[in-house]
Amino acid sequence: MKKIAVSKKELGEYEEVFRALAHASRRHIIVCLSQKGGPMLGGEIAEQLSCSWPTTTGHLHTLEKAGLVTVRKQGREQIYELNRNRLKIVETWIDLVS
Amino acid sequence: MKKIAVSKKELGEYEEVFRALAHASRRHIIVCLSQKGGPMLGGEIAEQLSCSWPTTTGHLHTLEKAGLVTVRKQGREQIYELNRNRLKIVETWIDLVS
DNA sequence: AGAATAATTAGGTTGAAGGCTAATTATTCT
DNA sequence: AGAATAATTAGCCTTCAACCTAATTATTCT
Repeated sequence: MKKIAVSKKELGEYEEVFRALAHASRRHIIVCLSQKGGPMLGGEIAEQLSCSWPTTTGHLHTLEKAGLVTVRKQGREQIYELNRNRLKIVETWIDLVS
Repeated sequence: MKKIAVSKKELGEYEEVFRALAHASRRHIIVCLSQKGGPMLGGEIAEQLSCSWPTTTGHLHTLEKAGLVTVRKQGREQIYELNRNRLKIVETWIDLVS
């Protein structure tokens, strides 16, 4: 059988997103943002997790790099928002193999 | 804000499946099985990956534990099949946060 | 029986991910 | 200015995932 080609998309976008979603804390952040239905402050998110604030920061950073959340700074606070659109890449992949 | 509860489902099923899908080789195995549209032998799958056979075996084992593929043995060959049904758990989670 | 084939197990290495505490930065409040 | 707050950075440790080669098992073929 011929080798099945790996698309460029697979090498980049899918990788980031699926890796980001591989950790329970990061999925939980997304659940929180979703349930909240609007922006959340960093501290508000950190409260929801059972790990230290620096660890939370790390997870948020991972999610941001994957494009799953957006951040904007307001004074000394960081305002996070869920990027629901980016979650579609998961659906796209699932459709590809379903 | 009150802590958002973590469902039992999150602790178990989602974890296994999302972790399994976090690796490009494992996603590629699923893509192969999907494109093939039917069962594949272990060696046939190993051919498609750019890692050694033992490594492939490991990935297949991970996918099996996550319930994403099923295996049956026939003589000295292992026959793998995609469990499309199990992929629905991803859709379920996406729906939860969309 | 012996060779070949399909796949796993064993054993070990390496790098990255996840976690923590302590220290630091940036901003706001009094 | 000084205290308090929000969050990050720095530094370090530990665990685990991914990978390889070599050896072994199980089955089939001649």
